[in-house]
Amino acid sequence: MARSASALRGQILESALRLFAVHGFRGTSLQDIASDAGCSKASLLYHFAGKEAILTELLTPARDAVATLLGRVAGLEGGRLVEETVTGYVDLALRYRREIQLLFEHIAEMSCHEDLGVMELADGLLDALAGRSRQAPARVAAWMVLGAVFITSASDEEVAPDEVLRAEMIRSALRTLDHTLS
Amino acid sequence: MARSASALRGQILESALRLFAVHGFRGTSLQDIASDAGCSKASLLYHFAGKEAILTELLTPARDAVATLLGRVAGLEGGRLVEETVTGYVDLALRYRREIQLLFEHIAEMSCHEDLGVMELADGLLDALAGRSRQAPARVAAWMVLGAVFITSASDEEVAPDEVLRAEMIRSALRTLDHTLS
DNA sequence: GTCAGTTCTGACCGATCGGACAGCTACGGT
DNA sequence: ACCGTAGCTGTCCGATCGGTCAGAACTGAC
Repeated sequence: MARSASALRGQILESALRLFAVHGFRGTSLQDIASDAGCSKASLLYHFAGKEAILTELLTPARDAVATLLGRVAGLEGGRLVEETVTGYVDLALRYRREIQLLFEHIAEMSCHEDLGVMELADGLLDALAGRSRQAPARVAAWMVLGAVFITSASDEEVAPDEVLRAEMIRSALRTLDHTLS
Repeated sequence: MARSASALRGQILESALRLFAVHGFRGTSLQDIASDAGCSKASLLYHFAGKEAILTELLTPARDAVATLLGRVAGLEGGRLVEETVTGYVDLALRYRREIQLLFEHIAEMSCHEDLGVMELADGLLDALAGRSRQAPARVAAWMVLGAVFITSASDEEVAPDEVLRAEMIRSALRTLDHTLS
């Protein structure tokens, strides 16, 4: 039976996001997604141009959110820049846990593949976390915060409730960057 | 021509390690490895029981090194415990860059798959980094250091020479853990 | 030279992958 | 009642995957 509008579309995206996050992009077949979403594989390819299109649609909101964050901190500098970037990044990482997990995995899998500026966004985030500094210590610490927040928010083990996790991640990240909340 | 002893074996392992690190385990086919190593796919399966066996043999040294590190810091506590664990982990991460990269990716891909205590080793590392503490702040910071060192050492971008990278990673990690070198 | 044993390979296999396509069903406009 | 269109599916396809196997090619001992 034909469901109303794109009810199935949302279900497909949800199933794909969950399965991609658990088994990875390559480790999840279109049949897996179809079975989970309760439809046929052919239905997937009616709603989406292909497997890559599903991935793109899943990653777009998170990517746009990061781009928005970068735009918001573009005019800042010094302490405010670092604080806003860290809190913004932690918030995004927690809100888009699985999407960011996917994004990093996707970078590892398809390194040479162009992804509409994913690497540029990571570079921008790195720059802001480093407080626009080009010095090695700041750059290394920024890299570490980038990975730390990612891994911690993506880990499914419940080390702490989200509010506690958020607060501690922000505090730890600022310590890593040798910066204390003003 | 039949090469002496296991000359080809080493070449296969080297090719597999490099390709796995770039394209991932699932993203690398046996044919890819064979072509890179300059032999036939059937040769791979003469030297190794299967694709999984290659991965296992690649990961074993790094896994054993982590186990050795955990044994070395097992008797320590307090400041010494954290310092030794951090420096040891950073050293291992830099020495086994690609292997640890693989290990994390492997965890993400085959989460439910038993891997001879990989999760136990990660837990042990986490425990030591947290200074055996069970408090949320210490646990979160330990998670962040775990991910930070991994991402930073696995990133192929040369943010800094290895010696500088090592020193800065250790200093930043200790800051993250709210701990300064005594 | 002969022969046993190791190393290596081409050809092949079943399974699974992403995707294409014709056609079925339900529904809203006329 | 008719029909166009959107939603959906069964079926098929070529490509590629990991893995098997019989046998060629080479090596060292005798």
